[in-house]
Amino acid sequence: MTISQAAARTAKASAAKSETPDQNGGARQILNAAAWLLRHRGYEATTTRAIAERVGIKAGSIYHHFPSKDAIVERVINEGVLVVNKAVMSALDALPKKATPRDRLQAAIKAHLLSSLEHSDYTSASIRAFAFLPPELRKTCRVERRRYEDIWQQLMRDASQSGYIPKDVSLDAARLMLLGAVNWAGEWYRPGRVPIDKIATDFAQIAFGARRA
Amino acid sequence: MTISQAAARTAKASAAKSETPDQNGGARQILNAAAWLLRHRGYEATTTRAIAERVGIKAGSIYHHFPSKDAIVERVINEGVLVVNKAVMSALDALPKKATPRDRLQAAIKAHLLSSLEHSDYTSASIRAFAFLPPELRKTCRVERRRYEDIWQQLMRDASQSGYIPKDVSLDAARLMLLGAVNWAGEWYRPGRVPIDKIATDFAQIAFGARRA
DNA sequence: CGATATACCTACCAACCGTTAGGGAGACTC
DNA sequence: GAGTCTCCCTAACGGTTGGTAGGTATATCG
Repeated sequence: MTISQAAARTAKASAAKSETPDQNGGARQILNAAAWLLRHRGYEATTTRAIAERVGIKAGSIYHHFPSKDAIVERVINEGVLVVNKAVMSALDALPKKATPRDRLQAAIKAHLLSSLEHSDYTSASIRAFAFLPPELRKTCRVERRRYEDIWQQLMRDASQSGYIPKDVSLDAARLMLLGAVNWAGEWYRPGRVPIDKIATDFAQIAFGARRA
Repeated sequence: MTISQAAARTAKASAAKSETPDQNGGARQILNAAAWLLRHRGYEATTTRAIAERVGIKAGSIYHHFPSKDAIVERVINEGVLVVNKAVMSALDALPKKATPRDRLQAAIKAHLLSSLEHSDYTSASIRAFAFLPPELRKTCRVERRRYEDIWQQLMRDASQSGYIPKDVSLDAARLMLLGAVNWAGEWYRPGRVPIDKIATDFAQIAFGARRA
C-alpha cells in the first residue's frame, strides 16, 4: 500500500510538471477533467467519480478542492465563456485600424470557432452543456454569457450601419443566426478535415457577401 | 385501494379520449412524456420514473410497453427526425411549380423551425438531446438523420446552380451553417415574441439575399 | 362461466449518485 | 523534532437509477 501510493504520487508529480504548461494544481486538473466530460458527455454524465478517475484520484478527494460538483461545473462553464470572450476581443484588437466591420465580423467568427473547436474544452463545454444544466446553475452562468453576446450585438450594429446587413432584417435575427451557426459547428466539425479558417471565411461570405462588398 | 385505482383508471381513459387526437395507447403516452423530457431536461434526466409520473403510472409498468429506456429514447429521436422530414417535404410539395430554389429554401427553413419550435417535442428532442446520447444509441439514430440532411444537400445544390450561393464557398459549409442556425434556434426562441415566419424570412434573406435576387 | 390477454401494481435488486467523516503520509515551519 | 498544513485515502451515508419478478384487477371471448 505505502509503496504503491508513493509510486503513484511520484508519477503524478512528474506528469503534472511536464504535461501542461498551465498552472496545474490539483484544482486545475479537476477543472480540466470536468471540462472534457462536460464537453463530451454532458452534465449528468459528468459524475464526481468520472472526474476523479480522469485525474487519477478518488471521488472523495475532490472535496478537498471544491465544495460541490456544481461549483466545479459553474467554474468550467464561466471560464469557457471568458476564454472565448478574450479570444474574440484580442482577435479584434489585433486587426489593423482600417479594418471594415465585415473584416471584424469574420475575425470574430474565426476566433470563436478556434476557441470552441480546437483550443478549449471549456468553451465547448459552455456551449454544449449549458442547455441541460440545473435551472439554478443555468441562471448563475447566464450573466457571463450575456456579456459575451454584447460583443456580437455591437459587431452587428456596425455591420448594419455599413450596409452589410439588409435594412429590413432584424439585427437580433442576424446575430442569433450567426451565433447559431458557429455554436452548432461543434456538432459536426472534425479536426483535420476542413480547416477552421475556411469555415470562417465561408460563413462570413454567406452572411455578408464578398469581401469589400 | 380498489376504489382509487378504479377511479384513476376511469379518469385516465376519459382524458386519453379527449386530450390527444393522436393514437394514444399507453405506448404513445409514454413516448409523448419521454419526448417532452428529452427536449426540456436531456437524456440522463429522462428517467423511467419521471416518464412514468408524467403518464400517471408507475415506473415498472413502462416495461410492459417497451423493453428498455433506450428503446423509448430511440423511437422518440427517430420519430422526431421523421416528423421534421415530413414537414419540410410537404412544405416543399405545397409550393407552386414556378417557385425558385430560394423560395424552396425559405419554405424549408420555415417548416423546420415550425416543426422544431412549435409543433413537436419529438423534433426538438431529436435536435437537443442527440449530442449526449450514449454512443451506441447515437450511432443507431444517425441513419435517419443523414436521410434528412440529404434534403438540404439537394436544396443547396439547386440554390448554388441558380447563383444564390457564391461559387467559392463550400456547399457543405452553407448547409451546415443554415442547419446550425435553425437547430440552434431552440436555445433562444420563446413563443409569442418574434413570429417564426419573420425569423425564417430573415434567415433566408441574410443567407441568400433579397427575394428574386 | 372459465380461460386468456392486457395493463397496471408492489417490492425489490445491484449499481451508482453526491457528499461526508475520519484518518494517514509527506512537506514546511518553528 | 514537534506541530501544522496539504493532499489524498477508505468507508460509508441516504437516495436514485434501469430493470425484474410476481401478483391483481379488468376486459374480451369461447
